[in-house]
Amino acid sequence: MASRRAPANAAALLSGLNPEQRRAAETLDGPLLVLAGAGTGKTKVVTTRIAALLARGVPASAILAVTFTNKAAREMRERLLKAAGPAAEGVTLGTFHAFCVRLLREHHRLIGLQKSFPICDAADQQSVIRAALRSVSVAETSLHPRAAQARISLWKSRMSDPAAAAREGGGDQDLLAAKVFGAYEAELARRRMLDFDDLLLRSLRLLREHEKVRAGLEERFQYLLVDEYQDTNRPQYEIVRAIAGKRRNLMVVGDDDQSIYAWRGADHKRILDFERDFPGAAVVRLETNYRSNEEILDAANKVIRNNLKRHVKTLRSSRGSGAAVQAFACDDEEHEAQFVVADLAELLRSGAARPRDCAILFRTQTQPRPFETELRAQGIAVRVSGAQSFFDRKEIRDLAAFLRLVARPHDESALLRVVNVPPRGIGDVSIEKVVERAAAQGRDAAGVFAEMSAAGELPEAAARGWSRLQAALAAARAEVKAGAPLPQTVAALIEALQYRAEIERCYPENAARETRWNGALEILDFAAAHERHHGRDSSLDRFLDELSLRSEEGDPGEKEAADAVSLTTIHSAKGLEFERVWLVGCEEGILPHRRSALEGGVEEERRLMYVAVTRAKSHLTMTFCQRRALRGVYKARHPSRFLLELKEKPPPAGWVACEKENQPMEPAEPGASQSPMPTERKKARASLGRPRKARTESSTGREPPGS
DNA sequence: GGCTATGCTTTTTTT
DNA sequence: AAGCATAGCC
Repeated sequence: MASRRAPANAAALLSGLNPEQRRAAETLDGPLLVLAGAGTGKTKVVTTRIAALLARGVPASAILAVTFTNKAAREMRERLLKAAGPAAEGVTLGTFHAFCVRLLREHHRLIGLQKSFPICDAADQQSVIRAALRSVSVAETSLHPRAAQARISLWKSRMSDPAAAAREGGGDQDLLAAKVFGAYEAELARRRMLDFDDLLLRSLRLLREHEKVRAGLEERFQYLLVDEYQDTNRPQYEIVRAIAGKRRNLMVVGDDDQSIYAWRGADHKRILDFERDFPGAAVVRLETNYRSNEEILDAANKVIRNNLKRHVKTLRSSRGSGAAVQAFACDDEEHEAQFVVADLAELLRSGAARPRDCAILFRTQTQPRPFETELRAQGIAVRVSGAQSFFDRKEIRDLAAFLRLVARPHDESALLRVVNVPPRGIGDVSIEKVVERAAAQGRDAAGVFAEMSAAGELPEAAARGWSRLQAALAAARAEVKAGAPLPQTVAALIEALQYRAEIERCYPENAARETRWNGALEILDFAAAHERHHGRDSSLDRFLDELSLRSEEGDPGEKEAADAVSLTTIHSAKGLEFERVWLVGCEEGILPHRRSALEGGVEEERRLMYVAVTRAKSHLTMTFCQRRALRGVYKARHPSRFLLELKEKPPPAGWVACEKENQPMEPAEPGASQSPMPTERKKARASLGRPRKARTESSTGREPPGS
């Protein structure tokens, strides 16, 4: 393998690296696999290597780097600009999905797409699924739309089509789901939308069926880089391979212990197959951890060693001993939030930490609410990622739908969402009529609406409402065409649609009304930020893509978030690091999640725990609740088995996925070791709201916070 | 067609 | 608890 080395003028770049890191960063040509344990300086290697490429004279435009999450992309961009300076701005860096959207928009004609096809996001997907269920007469009770969606997405990420799905399907449920899959694809096609999986699949098809396009990309992108390679699914892998082509200048970075996306079709064995897929690949292992103190690393190792299916590696700490890892029992989720935020507030007050150094990590989207409330009550700046975020707020979704209609008059999902928002006389009956005819004739609903409205086939009120809506949209379209700034267009649209009145109608309470209205106005900030970011390159289409793909570039919270506490899922915290981490909800049923235990995915949950623990640099605090409100009812909860694994011994053999609600977690074999927690539980319950220290990993006599 | 009240379901993680 | 769909009234 001819591996040219970085030229001498890049030597300075490499000086801060250890020998392994350096070897990775200066192996510039040919396939390269970097097995990078958590906190081993992976991003540093990646950014240094790109800087080295630039120093060697490779144009920035010839470099493509892909990540999986927007957060990771943004982090990488920041670090890259720091390492390589403004020269790096021309590097193509983004998520797979963002890259694919751009590719498809550019070549839409070749594969028969409209130039501005709508992207079907999760909410749209629900409506498409529902329509699909209806069209094959499957009751939502026999196949839950959510379940169907998950199933279909997994099929697609494995590159199965409905026919293949039906063939391999074992049970009735599978056959049913396969049938719905077919209907779903048809409905998507009728709406001319692409869902997230399609973005990858169509891109791949484009590359396979149009050699010119593929060759063009191979020619342009001389150097490829894939972050978190263990999370790649099949279409992503194929896309990378197609672009890498014969040149094979492909660097992949990953860690099988951090594979947490199996549920969306990622196969972490792929990283172990890299050498087979790309013969002659150089392999570098990074095993020195620069991030966490020994106590944290020790906790991480104690958890992950319980996974049987893994490649054993040893992470050496370079930071030495520090604060002990702590775990606390809390009464309930409110108490948990108060406890963590009190701890946090004291640290911030005393100047021991800056907000940006702190993160609260959680497993599911139901968890962050009390924390957000408490943080805001204490006036602590917070950056929340997840379901309650900007993109998922009803107002934002409504306004986004209007904008989609401005750009794409035939976007049926958007139309159905807001055709009667605010109420303009277009009732369910009219909508039903239109949708039915549209489906029957294979046409789009907007066209049918216009036709029926003009032909007097709708109630007069509905027809009037329709033309008012169309007038508002047309005015906005004219503005866009005239090149008006995005925020101005949005503001005019809000005005024309009297959206403020709608909010006031929906939220009679003063406080809620203010919050909602302010929330709605944030889309103006988002639009402004978008224009700042993209300059003359900004367009409504791109803006909508960002909204759909939830790219956080120019997120309205960005400015304040520069110094805010992060409140984020473990999944989206991957790749990030914080001085202090509070990992909350360490309970059976949450982490590991109940569903995953049922489906035999406990090893993946353990990797999730591992990822969470290894985010912390100097302080790690874990909490769990004794009881928690589920569907409005308090249920007893039990500490996560992963907390127990932090004790010296692995869990007893026969330890089962517990969690039949309300049953205590017990080893399966009667008489095996008893649960180590009851004493602490009792103590905490007796303690009138002050958390008791449940356990301390290596006791340094540190006082529990807040006592 | 719009509004309100009542009942019913809900919980994985990301793009 | 809260959000969502349905039913029944204006």
